[in-house]
Amino acid sequence: MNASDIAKIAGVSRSTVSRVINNYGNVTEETRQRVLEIIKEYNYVPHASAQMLAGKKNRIIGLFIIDTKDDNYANKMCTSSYFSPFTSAVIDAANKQRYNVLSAIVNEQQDFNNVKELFFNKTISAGIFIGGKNNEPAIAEIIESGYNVAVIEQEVSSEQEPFSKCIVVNNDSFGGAYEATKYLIQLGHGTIAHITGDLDQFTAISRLEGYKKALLDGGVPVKSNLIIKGNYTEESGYRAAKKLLLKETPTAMFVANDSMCLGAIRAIEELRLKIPEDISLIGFDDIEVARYLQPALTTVRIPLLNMAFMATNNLIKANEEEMNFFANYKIPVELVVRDSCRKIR
Amino acid sequence: MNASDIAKIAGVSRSTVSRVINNYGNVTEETRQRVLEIIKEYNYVPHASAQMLAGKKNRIIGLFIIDTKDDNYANKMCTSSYFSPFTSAVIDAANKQRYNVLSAIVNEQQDFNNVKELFFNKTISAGIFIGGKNNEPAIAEIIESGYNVAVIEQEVSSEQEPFSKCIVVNNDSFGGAYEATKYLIQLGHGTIAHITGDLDQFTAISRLEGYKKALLDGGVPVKSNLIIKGNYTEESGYRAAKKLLLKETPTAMFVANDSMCLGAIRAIEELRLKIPEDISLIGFDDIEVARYLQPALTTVRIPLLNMAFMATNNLIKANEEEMNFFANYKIPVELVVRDSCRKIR
DNA sequence: CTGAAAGCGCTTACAG
DNA sequence: CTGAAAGCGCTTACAG
Repeated sequence: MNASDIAKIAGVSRSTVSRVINNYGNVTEETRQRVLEIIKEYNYVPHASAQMLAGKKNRIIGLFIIDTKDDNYANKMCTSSYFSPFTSAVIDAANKQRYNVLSAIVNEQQDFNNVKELFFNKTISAGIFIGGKNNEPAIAEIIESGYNVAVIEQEVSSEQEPFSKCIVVNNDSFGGAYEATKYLIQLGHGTIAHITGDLDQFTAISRLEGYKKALLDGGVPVKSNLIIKGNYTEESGYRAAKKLLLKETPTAMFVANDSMCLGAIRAIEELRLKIPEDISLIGFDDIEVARYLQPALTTVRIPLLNMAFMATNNLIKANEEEMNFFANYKIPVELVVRDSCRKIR
Repeated sequence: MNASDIAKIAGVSRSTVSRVINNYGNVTEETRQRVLEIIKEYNYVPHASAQMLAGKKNRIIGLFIIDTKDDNYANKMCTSSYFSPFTSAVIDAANKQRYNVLSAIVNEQQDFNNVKELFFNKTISAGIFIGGKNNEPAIAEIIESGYNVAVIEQEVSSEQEPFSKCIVVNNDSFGGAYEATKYLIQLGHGTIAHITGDLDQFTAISRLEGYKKALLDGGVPVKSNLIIKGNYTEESGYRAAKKLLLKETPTAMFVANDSMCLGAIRAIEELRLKIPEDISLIGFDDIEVARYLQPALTTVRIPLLNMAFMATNNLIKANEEEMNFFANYKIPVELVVRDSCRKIR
């Protein structure tokens, strides 16, 4: 059953069938109704590939979760409570505009080949990237080829070709880290350690900077032996905390994300330390488990849903208008005070 | 840049270009190499829609998460720690076979229209449905139209047209519920309540049956006032537990999933009861937070990753071989004993 | 308002 | 082993 069949049955030309399907004005109401009825009766649905080939815009966007960690988990994304709400929010926002989303996970550099192919072979017309490093060449290549792209949590400026044509949505990592650290200082802490995220990533750098700035502003000296590198995974949080606490005795710890907090908590427990009595702990993200921990974790909430909506809606808009505009959003974050930090002195 | 351009540059016909792209045998090694080089040089990628239209199979499968609850959450799936690992496992399995996955969320009945369109307009060639009710008419219609479908956690038998042509993957809900309840009985509990899942769903019915059977086999009477209906959401777990505990005093509770446990725990705490001292609690699923709860939740682990692999791989196989076969897998589950149940007497 | 025709970019018999 | 041609199912100027 194709357009010709419908045309024949309705006694019109394929052109007319096409017109009613695309809701064009130049068809008499009468023939429009007749054609519509027959379409319904025969359950006819136009072939998407044929439509695309003949010039219709495609309504599929890609969502690419970049998770290239070294740690050896069987299945990476599933360990990440972080990406999941973002994904569903993107799907939600897209579906509302009659778009669909095709998602893929990039674990290794070579997975970018699949991603590029999806753009170049026109399966998708636009894409969102989350979690990548700045200036990823594969992404640059895609933008250069003229496709609409939104990147989440990457540092990109409008002067930076080809990223001057892309939508970027970030949370205020610097501000969040600043608030978190300031909160700790206000609680009376003078020895505040920091476990960083993957320092190849913009967010990790910003959080480190926010931490340092708050210390400076609060008159607390920045000590490099209190700053330990992690890479955002739970395991790295465990190792970093272990390493740190074997040598130093901070009264508080600002950890660059909640997943690493989970690992840090394990380390803290193994060392027979108590939260918050012996050490105050503050995270970043506010993943689902944070509120269920004992004590409930104080953390910085990222409005992931907002970010997903901003990215998706802007991307679709760019796609509809067939233009590549630059837009840079910094979404505010929020300190969520729970029970993992105590006042000292 | 299209196949004709490449052909011209390489001094061959479009047919030949097509042959090398599709890796057919009948091309001299020499011309194959030449064409391949030019393809690479000009960064040519065949247009997917054109390929499909001309007869190539498409390599996109759909993943549809059916979450039609009445509860009013802004964003449903993101509340569900259950679907997320499944999703990423499907993507993983698909990508390994060079397939991509397009996912959508079905919150209302009318969302099935979008799903049907994706099949009928050939955007996808096969699809996985998770979380739906038995005999969903929209799914039946899709199968009837000849598309490959896998359903997860639905009760479907090979005698049931049109589901006799679909792949079904279930966990052993009955067995898991039986084990959980038996475990409670062995611990000495004689008054064991049950909060059911959404009884429109196969899993909820099976878990209820498993619970009853274990009671019967254990010589513990089944009392209807100890069985309260929930619908798998956290909120329903809260309400059900509250309602139950205001009237009855069970020493243990088997809850049909972990999300409802979260709600039940809130209710239990509000009533100033202690887990496991006053009441033992056992869940189902083993979602990520389960192990972080205080006390850590004893629950029945569902091998979601295995299920995702089974469904995806079978579906792709069916799609490649262009046949609709019936397959019914029941994946075993595993009781994970943690700290939320105590021995009595 | 409507139809005939060209064209989108491929693949695949068919013929050689 | 290779090419010319038909065809996949649409949309969209173009002409009327």
